[in-house]
Amino acid sequence: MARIKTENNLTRKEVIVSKAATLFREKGFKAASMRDLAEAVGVEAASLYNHIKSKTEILHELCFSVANRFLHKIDEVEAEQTSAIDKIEKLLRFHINEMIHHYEEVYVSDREWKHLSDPYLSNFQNQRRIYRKRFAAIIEVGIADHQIKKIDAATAVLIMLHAISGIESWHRSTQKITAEELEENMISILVGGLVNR
Amino acid sequence: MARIKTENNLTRKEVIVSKAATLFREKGFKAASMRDLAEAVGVEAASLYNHIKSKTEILHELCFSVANRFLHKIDEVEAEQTSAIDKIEKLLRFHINEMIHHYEEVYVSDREWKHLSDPYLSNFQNQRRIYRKRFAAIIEVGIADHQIKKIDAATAVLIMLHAISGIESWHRSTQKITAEELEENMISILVGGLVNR
DNA sequence: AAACATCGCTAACATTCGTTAGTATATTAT
DNA sequence: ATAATATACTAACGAATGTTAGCGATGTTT
Repeated sequence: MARIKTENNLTRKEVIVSKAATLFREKGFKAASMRDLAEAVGVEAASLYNHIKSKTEILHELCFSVANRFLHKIDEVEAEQTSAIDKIEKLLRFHINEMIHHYEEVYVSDREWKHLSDPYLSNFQNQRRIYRKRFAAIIEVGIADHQIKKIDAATAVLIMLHAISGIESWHRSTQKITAEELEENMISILVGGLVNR
Repeated sequence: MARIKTENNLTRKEVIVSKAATLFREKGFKAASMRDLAEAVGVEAASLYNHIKSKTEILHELCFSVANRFLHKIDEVEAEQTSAIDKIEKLLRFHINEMIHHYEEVYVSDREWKHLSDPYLSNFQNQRRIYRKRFAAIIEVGIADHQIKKIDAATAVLIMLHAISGIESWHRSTQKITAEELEENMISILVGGLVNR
């Protein structure tokens, strides 16, 4: 049997996690059964356990791989020598593109993390809280610079992040605008809502 | 036994549905069991069925009571003789206040409607689609009037509605700004993101 | 070729789930 | 008081769940 990689250059485990992302998005973590997943992979349910430790482990992997990408990005953006508005726009564009191109994973990470179990749960919540604080800090710099209007930074963050999760509806919509148009529209509205004028 | 009302002026069924809303929000529809609900109500699981037909019926009631409130509101707003921006602001303020004051129900209706079963599921999806189209139509009037900048109306709707669902985080936050401040901040950012200038 | 690791299968497990049946008790209406 | 209604209980059901044990076949390494 294939030892490391299948024809698609993915390990069996990666295939399982990827199919799980789709399934978890469609039905929710709790409602998606291991037998559903097995069928999607083309295998019996028990066979999944040759590759993964548990159903929850799949959720861990999804949630933390997404979280890590965002943390890495905010590291990068914070280090740049640009204006607060520039940084925010870069973060927003990253969020938008992640939501467009890694829809299933990002969506699942966003909506199903509650089903993580400790210590992963607290860990995830912490990372999330810290990420939002760092995002808010950038906004506060923008407010101090009078680039951004006087608003509650935490509220602004919460609006931005949740607004982007609306891309879910775009994915499910039948008559879509293009991804580029979507990105520009979102940036126009979201950044436009922040700037002083 | 109490025939119609308990001491709180609520029927037993209303108590059950209300406790269910809290539970469904906390754990998700699938993960919240009838035994959990029974415990919250202070009764055995089987006893719930003297008041409700099924677990799904509770979800129906929650989802459609919320949906009906929004449909009623948009009826009202559409009939007014005001500008598009005025109408949008009124709708947004209604959404915000619903999310603040009927948190559990609105949140559950928003996130758990997928677990409805047909014909209720299709029905709900239809209402939702129609509501968004009517909202988008108002935005398009604003664009035609040059009150609102040239954006994709559907995208704008999706941003507005999802942004407001972020109030969830406000509810869970420990150091909250007041509800009034939250409302004004959200309106400032969201309406500010739409208007031409 | 022998030893070993990989990986899919069948069968089964203990739990938990939503729900029903049947019964007893308390309240309201006549 | 008596009948009717509402509502709580215990017990149990069949179905679905995540997961484990054990086996056999296939591939890799020596």
